[in-house]
Amino acid sequence: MIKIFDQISSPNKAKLLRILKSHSFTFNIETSIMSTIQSDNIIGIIAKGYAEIIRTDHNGNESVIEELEEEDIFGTEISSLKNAEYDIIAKENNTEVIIIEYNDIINCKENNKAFYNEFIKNLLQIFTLKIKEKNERLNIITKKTIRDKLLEYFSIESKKHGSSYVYLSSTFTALADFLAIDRSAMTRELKNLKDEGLIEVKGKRITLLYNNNWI
Amino acid sequence: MIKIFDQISSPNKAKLLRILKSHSFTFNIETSIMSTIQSDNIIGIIAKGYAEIIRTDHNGNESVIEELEEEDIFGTEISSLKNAEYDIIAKENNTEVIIIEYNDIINCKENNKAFYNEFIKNLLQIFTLKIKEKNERLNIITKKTIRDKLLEYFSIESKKHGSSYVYLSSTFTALADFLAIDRSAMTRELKNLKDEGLIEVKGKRITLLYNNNWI
DNA sequence: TAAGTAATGATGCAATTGCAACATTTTACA
DNA sequence: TGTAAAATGTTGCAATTGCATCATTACTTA
Repeated sequence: MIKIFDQISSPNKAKLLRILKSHSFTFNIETSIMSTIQSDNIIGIIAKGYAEIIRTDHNGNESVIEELEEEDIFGTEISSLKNAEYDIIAKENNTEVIIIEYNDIINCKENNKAFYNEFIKNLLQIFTLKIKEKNERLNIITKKTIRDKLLEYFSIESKKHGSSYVYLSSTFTALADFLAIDRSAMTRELKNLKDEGLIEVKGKRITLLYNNNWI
Repeated sequence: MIKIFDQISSPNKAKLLRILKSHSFTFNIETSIMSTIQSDNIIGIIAKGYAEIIRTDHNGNESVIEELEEEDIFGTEISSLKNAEYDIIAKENNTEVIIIEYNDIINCKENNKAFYNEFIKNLLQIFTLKIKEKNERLNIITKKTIRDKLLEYFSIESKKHGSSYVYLSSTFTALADFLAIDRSAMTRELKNLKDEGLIEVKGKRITLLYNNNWI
């Protein structure tokens, strides 16, 4: 997994942040990071600590959209943060965030600085991965039935690890959020799949018992 | 809208394509572009002509995912083209496509060439836009009801143009595909919205009659 | 370790949705 | 310009799904 400062030395990182006119902010646990940012097109980098992108729908249901660790990035455009349903919340005290104007990244003329070009290239690779992830989610969510969503999800995850096992990284509740379906309806469909002998569920491990071409 | 060769002169474009070991292919109308590409991680550029990314679900329903004109780009990762449901089809005779290995773009060491850095930056900006578009679609599709999907779509589109009008760029059939819902169910809900006086529909123009904060 | 919180599993019921089918209108193009 | 194809509008019906609710189990953390 590419990180934003890969291949950039500490001194060059400092120079880069100066050139890009970055600003640092520190947040306490459970405080909103977006609420202190005035500009409407920024890229943020978690320099220290931990944060989460949270979506709250009009019924008040909260779901964690993304977990952000050190050197992870977020942004107004790339993380939907202009949308009123979204916020980004520090989940540790003294969470440090570097904020850079997206336009300062793009309009910077220091093409002769290798560290700047490396930064752009790292960003490009991170964005490529983000597009891939969003495509995967779209391919799942655009399926019509809960069963098809689950099977598409299983198919993608099992292929990622080349096995007939799928391990939940989080909870079933979070999976239902990810699939954008009702949790109890998902539980019901998982039970159907179990009863039909298509899957086996033990804790967070789902075993696919049908031929899924995972190799 | 940024295009992939913006700010790159013709001679530099030729140099760039040589450095990136690009290959050109020509396709006739209705032929598959992906089927001739062996590599599993490429970026493609439409040099001439027109193509469409098509998704065919397991019921055989086809939908146009993306329309590609000259200088538009696609890719195995960024366009889900590894997924068996997807294909990219030339829609004009003599459609010319430039294929570049994604790894050749990333691993290229010509950081001293301004045109190469410009190319990377253009790619970054195109990817930023793609992420934004995919986020928008996800924010729509993850709404639970057809009504909420339509209203979210209207909200996003009306804000884009700062007016209470929403103009369909394509057909209602295509909109139903985009929203990943049944067309007739969408028509039914549009009728409900009309009957309740929330919208007005004339051809491809939808007028929002509720206060949507579009400024 | 005990108490509180979150996750899981289950199910009845009502609402929403997809599907199929068909008539009508619009569009594309030979 | 005439004809075939595509898009639109409509509706009945069955299937799927969301919602509400509750019991049970698993996790957290003071």
